[in-house]
Amino acid sequence: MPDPIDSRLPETLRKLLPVEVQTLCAFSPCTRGDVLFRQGKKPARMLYLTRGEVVLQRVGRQGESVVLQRARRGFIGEASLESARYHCDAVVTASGEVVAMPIVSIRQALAADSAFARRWVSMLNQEVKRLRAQCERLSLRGVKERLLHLIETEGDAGRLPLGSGLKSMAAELGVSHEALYRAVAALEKQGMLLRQENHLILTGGV
Amino acid sequence: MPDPIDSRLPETLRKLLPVEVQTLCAFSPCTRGDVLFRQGKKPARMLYLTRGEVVLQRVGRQGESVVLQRARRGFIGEASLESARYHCDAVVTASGEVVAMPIVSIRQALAADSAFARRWVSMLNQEVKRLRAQCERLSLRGVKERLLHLIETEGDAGRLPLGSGLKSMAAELGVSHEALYRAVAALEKQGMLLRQENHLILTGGV
DNA sequence: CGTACTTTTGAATCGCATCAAATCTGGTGG
DNA sequence: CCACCAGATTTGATGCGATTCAAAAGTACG
Repeated sequence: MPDPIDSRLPETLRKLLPVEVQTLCAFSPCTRGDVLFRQGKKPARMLYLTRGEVVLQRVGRQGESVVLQRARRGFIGEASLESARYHCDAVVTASGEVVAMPIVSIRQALAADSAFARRWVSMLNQEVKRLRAQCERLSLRGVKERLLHLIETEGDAGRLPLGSGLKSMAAELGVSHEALYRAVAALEKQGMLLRQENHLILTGGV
Repeated sequence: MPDPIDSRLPETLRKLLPVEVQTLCAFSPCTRGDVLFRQGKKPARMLYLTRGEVVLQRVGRQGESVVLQRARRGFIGEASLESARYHCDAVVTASGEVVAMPIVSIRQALAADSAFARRWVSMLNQEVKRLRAQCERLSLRGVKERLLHLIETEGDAGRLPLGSGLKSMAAELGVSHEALYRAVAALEKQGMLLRQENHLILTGGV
């Protein structure tokens, strides 16, 4: 008898993954500072973040770390499905939990289960869209515009959860944290923004 | 008897697409200024650029156009596979040629042909990687760093074709064209960069 | 040959990075 | 419980680099 499917498995994975992969899912907690994988390492397991916050980053040649993505939920480094090596680091910035599953089993399932392949394509399409939006955001001039764009595109009806504080968000926006703090303060003074319970809330404003 | 496969079909598509989709490919020239599709329109055909240059852009609320991507070869807006609407405009910036195929046939092929689905996933993975690289690039401070990063990641052994000039590249890098011209000039003076035959060439340099 | 565009250079201005320092916060161990 | 520490938050001052506006020169194309 195969392993029973863990009842903690999030809805998304339940709908996405075929049963035989679901039974292979393993849960593990992750704490702030953990490194889920490192650039150059060989991927063995596909990771899905259910709680907490993870940052994908790469170190430039001057040793500065560039944030590629900040994830609060979803697959971490989906491209590792076919990559021989990770091309960035994954660092936990807020404690939470990850689901791990063998990459091999996903590859097999993609080949054998066409409905699953279709769902996987759909997931990748969403990822492409999100990344295009992030590129658009990073092309904007001015911290305020980037922040508003972030809340509009990633938020839910103008509400954006803050994860592990504004500082990590600043890195994702490609600005210094000081600049972001000032932008938030200015927008609050303008009445366009509200800070409540670890959320940024967009108000109609002036 | 089905249509014969057009001999102009590029190698990439020949390897990617199943034969029944290849026979449905239609070629059409595109000239500078053409709009391949517009934000909000319903996607009917999947487009693949073989020659020329196309820019995917979205207009901000102040009417400024933000470049999401600049393509010289490859699918234009793959995400339209599942989208009800395009979420950006596609404008031709350098005359060339596009291959068009019905989206419906691709969807059908994805469902019926698991090997094709696997290749499609592979293509999307590459796209995700490229977009992550672009995000990384846009996070870099300074025009020079962004330019060097572009040549390193998108170029071929330090050689990057210039498509339709530096101006469109400036938009992709998220900087003003003046700043890019100055950066190129400075890097040339430093001996790190060379301009030849519509190419930017990275030299070991000082 | 004229038109439209890119390329190039100059000058003024502004926003953000950077450095610095003070305050606040949550969490730890005594 | 309190002292303490590491990190986040906040505010200030300064300088650099990019944007912006402007204008001239080069270039492709009909």
